[in-house]
Amino acid sequence: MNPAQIVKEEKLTNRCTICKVRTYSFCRCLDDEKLNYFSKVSFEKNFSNKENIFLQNDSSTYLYNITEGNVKIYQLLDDGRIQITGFLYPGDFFGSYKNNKYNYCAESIGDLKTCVFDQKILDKYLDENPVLAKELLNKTSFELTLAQDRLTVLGKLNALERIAKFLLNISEQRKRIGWQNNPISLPMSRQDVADYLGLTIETVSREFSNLKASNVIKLITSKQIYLSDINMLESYAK
Amino acid sequence: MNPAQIVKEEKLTNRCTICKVRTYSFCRCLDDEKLNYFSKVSFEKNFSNKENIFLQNDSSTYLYNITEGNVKIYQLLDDGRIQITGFLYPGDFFGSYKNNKYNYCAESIGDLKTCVFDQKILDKYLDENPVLAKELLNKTSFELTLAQDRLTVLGKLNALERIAKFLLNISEQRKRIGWQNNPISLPMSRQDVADYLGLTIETVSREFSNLKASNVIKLITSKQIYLSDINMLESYAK
DNA sequence: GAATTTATTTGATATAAATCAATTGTTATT
DNA sequence: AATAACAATTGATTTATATCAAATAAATTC
Repeated sequence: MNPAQIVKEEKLTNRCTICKVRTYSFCRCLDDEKLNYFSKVSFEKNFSNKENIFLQNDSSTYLYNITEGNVKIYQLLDDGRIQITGFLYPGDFFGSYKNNKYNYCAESIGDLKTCVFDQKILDKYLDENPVLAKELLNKTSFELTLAQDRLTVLGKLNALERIAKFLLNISEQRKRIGWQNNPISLPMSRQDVADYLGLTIETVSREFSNLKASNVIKLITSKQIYLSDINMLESYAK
Repeated sequence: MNPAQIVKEEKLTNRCTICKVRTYSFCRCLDDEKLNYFSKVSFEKNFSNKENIFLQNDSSTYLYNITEGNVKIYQLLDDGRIQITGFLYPGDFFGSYKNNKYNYCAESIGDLKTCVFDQKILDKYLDENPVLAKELLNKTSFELTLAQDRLTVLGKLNALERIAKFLLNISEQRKRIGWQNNPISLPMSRQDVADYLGLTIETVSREFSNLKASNVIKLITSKQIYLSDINMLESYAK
């Protein structure tokens, strides 16, 4: 190894080089050199279980990228009703890339590691790196299609159909980021599932019990679920 | 006026120069010269009432921008259930900017004029014009926040609250593009409203009647609605 | 490891909205 | 203008899911 190589390798040693979500995060479109710069305009921030990352209507400053753990994003109504609009996974980003207000609250589920970007810096960086702007656009468009699919779930599916779709979605999401897709583990509580699916905790629990009784799923623990009959689940989920 | 000016003006005469939605379309970020080029890589396409623009799962080739009229986008379940995921207005775009499959069906409401972009050309153009990529990102992010808000509507609001929010949203949308925001006109049918709000036509009709009876709204015609008591509507809508 | 707290499941009942059914109002056609 | 076709409203009844209530199960603390 010659001295030039050593210098170069030193320069490119940063937390991105060992980042586990690099292959499916929006930053994947950047080469080593650009990523090295990018790592310096962002910083790491970690959270423990159930910490508020930000609240709805807080003035927004940051965009967060999940490197480890899960996040739930939700909206609150003035009377305390809650709607969880998303469960986020490693490689997902959240917050706002525009100086404005956050449109939802964000809370960690379990231990969480994030990469944080200041909007202003990010915005400036996008001007010089259209490939990154396109990647963000890609990911945002994909999020939009997921949200549209969920609109159909909340608008038209009954309780059984919602649960079936939910379980399959989790399985797919895990597959997407290279995790075991059966059995699946649900990082969130039953109440969270209910608040995500527009149901009550009792209805969610009952539907799990029904699926268990008809041997479509098997509850290893209440949060570890084996999908015994995926075909049946798919027929329920439409 | 010298000859050079005349030539330049000739060159820059295209349908964009007389476009009515230019100030709030994603192309607003382009200067005259770039817009002139942009007008040449897109084409106009018009539709009459209730025409299918494309169907869900069609392989996607185009991105559409509305210059006049309205569009409804919706998802179909295999048993015929329908969920309208959006009513679109002049300046909104729909379709897909990525070569993939459309995630929803799109249908014209009334006479419709659109500007159509081939994805491949658009995609290439984005590489050279980060400002356009950013503008698309902006608009897509905004659409995502609207979809999230609608998730809360479908997941947590009751029928009265949904209708109230719907009426206010229409009013806001009209304001956003410089139209009269009271009274409002609903371009879509009651059935469409129902399919948008996850309700039945009967429930929608009943809630309109209730709001009318309590003097919160006034039905000029069944599709022309005067919002008599906006404060009350806002208190219903949360 | 027993005691306490919290989460989940199960049961009984109530209710908002769906469904079924008929009527009225509006728009289009001859 | 009368008729037909379609859209919207109103009424009666049913039903899926919420609510209220209690019992297990799991996790946490002492």
